Amino acid sequence: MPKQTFLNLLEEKRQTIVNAAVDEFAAYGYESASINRIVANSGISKGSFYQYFEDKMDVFKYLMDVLANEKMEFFKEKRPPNGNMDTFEYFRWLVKIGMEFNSAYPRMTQAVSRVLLVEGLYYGKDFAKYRQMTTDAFSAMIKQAMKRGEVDPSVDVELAVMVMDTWTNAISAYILNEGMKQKDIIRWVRSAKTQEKIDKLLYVMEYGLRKTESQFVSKT
Amino acid sequence: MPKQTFLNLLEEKRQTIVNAAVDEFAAYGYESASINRIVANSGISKGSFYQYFEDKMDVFKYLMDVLANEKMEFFKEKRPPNGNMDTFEYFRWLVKIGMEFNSAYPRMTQAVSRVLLVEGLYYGKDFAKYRQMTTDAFSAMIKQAMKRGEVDPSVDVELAVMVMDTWTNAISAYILNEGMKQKDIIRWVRSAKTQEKIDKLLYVMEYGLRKTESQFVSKT
DNA sequence: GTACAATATGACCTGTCGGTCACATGACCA
DNA sequence: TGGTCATGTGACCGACAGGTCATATTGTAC
Repeated sequence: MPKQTFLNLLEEKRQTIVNAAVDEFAAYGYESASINRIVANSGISKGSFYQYFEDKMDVFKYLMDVLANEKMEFFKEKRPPNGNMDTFEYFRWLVKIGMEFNSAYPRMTQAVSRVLLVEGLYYGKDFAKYRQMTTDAFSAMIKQAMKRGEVDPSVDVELAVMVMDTWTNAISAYILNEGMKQKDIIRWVRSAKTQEKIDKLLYVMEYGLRKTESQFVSKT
Repeated sequence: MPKQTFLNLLEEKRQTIVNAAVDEFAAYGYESASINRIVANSGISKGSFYQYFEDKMDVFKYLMDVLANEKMEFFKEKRPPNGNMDTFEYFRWLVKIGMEFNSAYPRMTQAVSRVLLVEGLYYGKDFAKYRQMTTDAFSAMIKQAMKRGEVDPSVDVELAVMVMDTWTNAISAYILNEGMKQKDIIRWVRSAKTQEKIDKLLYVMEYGLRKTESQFVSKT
């Protein structure tokens, strides 16, 4: 948690610092991110930085919290079109709104996801909490889909969660990488072409998940 | 390329150095790997290290080349069971042999794949050549599968390659992470349970890829 | 033996890191 | 005005990085 001193700061100054930190982590990842550069780019002294944050991990966790909050707000605003969706339909909706979010906050998404997906594997304990949130949600979704008869009940839940997790991360990384090359990333994400690409990727997963085990297990 | 001095070394000494380097990159990734630790763990002086290699990147590229060669040898030895396989059957065979290889050389695989998949995204140009080899192979496979009528010809090749790439990397990471926890990794990989898990993961992809577009595109 | 080249060594270079601390500045209150 | 307390500062700390280089050791040929 940042110290009180940081929270007392004027909104504008806080934003400047957060922006500099986001840029730094997005560009260098956690290990190689430099506090010297962050303070230089945000125009504060190093002493001040350590009056605001405990240490490097403290800033980074703060960024993760900011991102998590903004993301939740974002999803709250965009309620799903209707309440009685197929689980996979709901999943597709989730992913697409997620991509909208990513393109609205591309650098922040990049900063956090880079560290979480990549270095996160090796900083396990520090980030486990954040990754757990996602996998829990996926696990609940798969179980619900089974109850509804949309997925074969013999499906290995842990495995399905891994598939969903891998898939969303891959799509997210793809959209972010390609999107960063575009002039107007939001426009690009919303374009029919990009949406179709996302759909196709999701259908590969969906079609594979819906029937896989019951169809193929016997073949082995 | 390592310098001649390194190649003149006794096999045993060379191995000691390579092992220390592999352990270092596997444990810390490229950026954070320390040459000081490598020389300490291999019992040579720092001066010697720089008589053997140009710089840090030089050792790492050497490791990648060693791995690539060993992998090719490994695949050559294990020719596929019969010549007239379905493309997906062949793909499954490839992946399984790949997992055998990974479990035979776990630390080296970990060292290289960690850097290639993770930091590789940000060191683009340095590693592009190694990643390209894989994507080219996948691209050829998909095109062949189309010719044979195993995949709908309307499938987006680039997208299918991305799917195959993501999938093999995800499976590989999963197997390696889980496998490292086992006492006997080779035995664990060969066990029926693990093989079944690999099969299921591959079937998700295969089933999704075989029919996806023709089935779903119209729905959009 | 001696001469000469190949190899080995570790102290040392410059640079950067995350983090600390004695001190300066400024705001508010008596 | 002087006192006090929150905020701001940057020189400085020890650790470690990748890389260099003068010197010492070793191997070989005569």
